[in-house]
Amino acid sequence: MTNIHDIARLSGYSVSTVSRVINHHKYVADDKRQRVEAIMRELDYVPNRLARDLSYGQTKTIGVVLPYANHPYFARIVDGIVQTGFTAGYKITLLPTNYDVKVEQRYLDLLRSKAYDALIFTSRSSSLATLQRYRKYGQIVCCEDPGADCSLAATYTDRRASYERALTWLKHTGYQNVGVTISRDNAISASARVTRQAYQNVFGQLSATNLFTGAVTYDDGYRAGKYFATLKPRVDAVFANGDDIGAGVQQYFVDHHLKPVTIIGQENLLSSRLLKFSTIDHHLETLGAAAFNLAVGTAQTHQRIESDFIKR
Amino acid sequence: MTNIHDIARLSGYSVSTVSRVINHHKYVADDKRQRVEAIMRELDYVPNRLARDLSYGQTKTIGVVLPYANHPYFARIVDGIVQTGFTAGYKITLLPTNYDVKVEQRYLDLLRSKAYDALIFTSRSSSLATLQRYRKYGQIVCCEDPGADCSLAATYTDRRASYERALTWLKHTGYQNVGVTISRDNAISASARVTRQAYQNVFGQLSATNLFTGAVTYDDGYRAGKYFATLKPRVDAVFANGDDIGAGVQQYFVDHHLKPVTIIGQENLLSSRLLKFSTIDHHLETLGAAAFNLAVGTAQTHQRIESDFIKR
DNA sequence: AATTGACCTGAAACGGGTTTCATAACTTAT
DNA sequence: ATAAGTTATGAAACCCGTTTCAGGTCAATT
Repeated sequence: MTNIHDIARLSGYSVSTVSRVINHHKYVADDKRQRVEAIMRELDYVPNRLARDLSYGQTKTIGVVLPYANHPYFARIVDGIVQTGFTAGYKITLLPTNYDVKVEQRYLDLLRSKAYDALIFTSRSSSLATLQRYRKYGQIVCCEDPGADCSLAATYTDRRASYERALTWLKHTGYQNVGVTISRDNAISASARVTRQAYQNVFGQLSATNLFTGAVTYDDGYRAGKYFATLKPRVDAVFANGDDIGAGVQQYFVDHHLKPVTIIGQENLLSSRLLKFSTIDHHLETLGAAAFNLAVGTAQTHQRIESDFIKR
Repeated sequence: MTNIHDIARLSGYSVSTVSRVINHHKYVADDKRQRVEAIMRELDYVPNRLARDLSYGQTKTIGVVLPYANHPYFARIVDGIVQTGFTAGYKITLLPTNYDVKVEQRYLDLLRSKAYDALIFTSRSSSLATLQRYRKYGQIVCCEDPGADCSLAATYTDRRASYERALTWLKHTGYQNVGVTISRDNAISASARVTRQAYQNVFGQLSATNLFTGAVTYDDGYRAGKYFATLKPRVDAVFANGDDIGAGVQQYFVDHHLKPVTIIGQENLLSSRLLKFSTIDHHLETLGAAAFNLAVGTAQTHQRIESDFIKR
């Protein structure tokens, strides 16, 4: 590979001058600039990006940590990040974890080793304390409400409010036995906690019976539908943790000719449009965009995104 | 930031020895290894990734060029790439183009500048000749059939065969006036050409009337439905370039209480399951996986993926 | 005439690693 | 006893740029 020294040697000028030509520095004589440019063209030369990044100390690349790439929730966030990043001239690298703490650790070390300018955690298995320890190696953004005492940059939707709005609407419409699906039920995931909380505030304590855990895909939703159908009394509505999951629940009821169940989904995907059930749109692209802006440091450190409750 | 020279100085050994410790080289005395490791821990040291990559001449990162990230077609391919890449210890960077040739050019130069070990073009606006010119700077994989005389690594589905299978099924079932949707209609995109070809072989020349161009989303499909509904005679089936688009077509007919239209979609997404229409599954994750393996050079240079025609 | 400032250039340091090469001590086989 | 191989280490070259610093020319002010 031809490098900057080759160009310098062949042109008869110094490496510094060549570097100045590359970077359009204003103090280069016109004739020399042209000569150097001609030689660069002739030798088909392009400066090595890694060497430049090493010198600059930044890569214009941001790592996006996510459990898996093939889920609409993360896909929408990533979309927002990618679009905003593209406009700002940043590259986005996908860092899947499968919720493995060890893998997350590797990605944190990648930040530490200057491979990325910042890390966006769309979800996490590691503790907030761990993330904060790595804060000094670069910007870290998390897509959840980490609480006031957490120094990490964060962007999140007002889940609590939108959940309560949706559940209240269910209650006022006359539903009494509402099932709930969630994905993970652990201390790390804020989502499950918030769901319980909102349910509590509207319907009272959420019983284990009415809670289906492990819902991620349409098929999970279908299984949830099967479960909810067995309950006595059967649930009359389901608050799902995603449109596709809600679609699975509804479809089970339809396939088995049961009295229709009312669904409230999340994410405003095509499935809720097609099956015409209500949904909460968390504006995840906006969330992604906000996360990116936090990552490059051009935004407030905490950003709340408003959700929409879409009645159908 | 503490670097390898700091560790060398503090430990009293040379940079070479420290480097050997980092890379688990076998010729390092045990006591020195332990002393160096202790100091690295103490100073919270992690080697700089960029410096290593610069030395190694590789980044273990692959760029995936795609028009936009928020489309299920590309999402499924990316998913396949990311999953396979993850297993192989590679990082995947998303490079969106909006079909802008200038942007694609920038990404090709990024390959040239050693920012990525390889580039996967899931779609492209540049000519194959352009791509081939950059082949010498790194592996380039394209997700289409580039023809026998093209030296690029390629992976693709047997569109032609699966299209003909699906269209033949339509014909044998008795449909006579079949509409078709496509996304882009230009010389670069093989997909439009193959669609025409397959249609020709089954139904004869595809008329401009029965062709709807510019279909990418559900809403485009809905508009296509509106268009097809105005035709006299109205189409009795539509061969769509994606399930979500097919869903849009069907939904338009349903919403306006028209005689149902039979849809054949592509990609086997949730929408075709929910609306129960047939679809072609191109196994795009498999395609993505193959693309990745080609990118890292552990596979044949041309790889065909079989499609499934799923009748519903 | 002397000072100031703008323009231009190159040597060398710097970013932070890996790897080759030379050297040397110590084993092992002949 | 000697040749050959194994283990161990550091200096220096290498990967490839950017940036600082020092020094030079030249024109415009005071």
